[in-house]
Amino acid sequence: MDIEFKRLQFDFYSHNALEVAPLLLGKIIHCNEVALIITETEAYLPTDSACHAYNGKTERNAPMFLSGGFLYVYLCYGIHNLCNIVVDKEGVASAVLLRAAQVYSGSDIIRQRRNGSLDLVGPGKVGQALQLTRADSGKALSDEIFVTEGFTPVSIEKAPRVGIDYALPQDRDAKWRFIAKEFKK
DNA sequence: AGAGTGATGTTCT
DNA sequence: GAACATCACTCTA
Repeated sequence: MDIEFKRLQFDFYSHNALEVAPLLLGKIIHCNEVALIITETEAYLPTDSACHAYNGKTERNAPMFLSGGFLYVYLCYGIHNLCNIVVDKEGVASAVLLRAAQVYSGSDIIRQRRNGSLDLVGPGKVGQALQLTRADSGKALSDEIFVTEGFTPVSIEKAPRVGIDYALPQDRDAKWRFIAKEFKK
């Protein structure tokens, strides 16, 4: 458990969301005293009617237009803080949503934040475990919040994204959700 | 175990 | 004023 993982460089995030989203599986996000293994991600692209930035820049989605390696956090359904990592080049409104994770360290703290539960399948739960809020949106990854190498997925499943019925059919059906079920030792 | 639903508040029309 | 990249709980079986 005392393995030292190398921190990802900004270059890692500078590519298309469809490339970066699967690569984030098995990586470890360190934030607010806890560390989580990323197990499920979704890609959002500028040409994608499910993307918050599809209709142009607003105050909320402005971080998505930044260069890769920034955070985009927003409030969903009035309750949940959903955490995205901005990817691709500056001006390309693109991000990867963290949809599920496993606890790597800090389980006691996560239990406190999550009312005893360590289940982190669902983006609202991930945001709660990381204790990220809208106030963190637009921040760059830093010494406080960062992602390191981690584990290699045994396999990666693709599936349509969740909760985007409002999108055009071709975007709604695109398999831009990436899931890792187990990792190599 | 599956379906239904209230909570909760910002954002954009 | 409607919609929203959800969750946890209840109810019915």
